[in-house]
Amino acid sequence: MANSAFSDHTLPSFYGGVGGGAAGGGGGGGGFFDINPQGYSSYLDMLEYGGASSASLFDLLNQPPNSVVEPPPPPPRPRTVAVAVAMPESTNSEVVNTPTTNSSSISSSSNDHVGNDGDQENNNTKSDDDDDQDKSANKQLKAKKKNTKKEREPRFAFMTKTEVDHLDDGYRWRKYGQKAVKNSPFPRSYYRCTSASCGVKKRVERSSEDPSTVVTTYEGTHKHPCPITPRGMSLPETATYGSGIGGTGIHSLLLQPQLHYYGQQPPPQLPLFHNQTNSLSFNTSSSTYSPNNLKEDQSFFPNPLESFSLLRDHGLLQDMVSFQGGKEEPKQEPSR
DNA sequence: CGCTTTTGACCCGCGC
DNA sequence: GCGCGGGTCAAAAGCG
Repeated sequence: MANSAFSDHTLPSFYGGVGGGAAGGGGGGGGFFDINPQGYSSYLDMLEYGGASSASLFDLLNQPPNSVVEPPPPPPRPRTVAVAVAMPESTNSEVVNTPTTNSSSISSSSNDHVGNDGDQENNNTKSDDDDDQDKSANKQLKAKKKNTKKEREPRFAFMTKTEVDHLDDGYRWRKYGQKAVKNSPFPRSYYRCTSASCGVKKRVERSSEDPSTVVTTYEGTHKHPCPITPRGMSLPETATYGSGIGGTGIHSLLLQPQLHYYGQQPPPQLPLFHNQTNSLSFNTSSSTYSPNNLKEDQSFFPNPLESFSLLRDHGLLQDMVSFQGGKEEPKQEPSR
């Protein structure tokens, strides 16, 4: 694997970390994308988010557009930083998280051919009549799971610097569990998409190392439109339809307006942003990139994995390596 | 009343 | 086999 991919054509917020970390080239840790490789010289400006009682990614993203003309002054450390990365890999490795020296990073992992709605959907194939069978079927399914445990939903984790745990990503979630996390004072919450046909889940936990960081892990792909538009703002259909990082609202996040990229030259193709029809801009020292500049393909990537496959095909993320199998433990070691 | 959250119990996989 | 930890279930409580 080459180590050059992140020099010129680099996906903005994913710049840096992976090649160096996962490939072992940079002394970073491994696996996570470093959003601010060098003191915020390059980052997705996700804006500040103050301590509201409920957070919304849309809130974060609906701030008035920043100037896209000036390169970033050494920006103050944003209180909310979210990054998302999709990482199609042929293994069922889980997210690995070895944060590097910087503030925010993210990783993800997935199977290569995950059925879209693995277990949940399979569960629905049971006969619809009696409850007895229901329960026994449940057990059978669980037993079945044993054999099929490898087929997991694609997972996407991202870290958010925020003071609130559960960011509103536009989808509706029902909490179905909460567990204490080992070596962490913060519990992990389990959510499931409330849409009947949708088995997408997400886990939310606060980093024990950095309590200001919330790690959200999405699992699965939404098969339905995003039920909520941000504050009445109408999004491009494709921006929220069955897509996104992990088919989740993260994509919405990335597609929201007022995302500005400061830093190096943005990649020639930014699949993840292609549908950004609002004011997504990439600000470099010499030019501003806008969706118009970027548009060469109006099609949407139904799955972020495809987006990343494409990126990789184009050499943009070729240095991405599979995250080592293991649990997605955003923390290295308990430090408190 | 319907939906969501809480929470203890349960199941399962994994390491020892 | 056992214990542990992660993940899920499901009844009860809470809320609008």
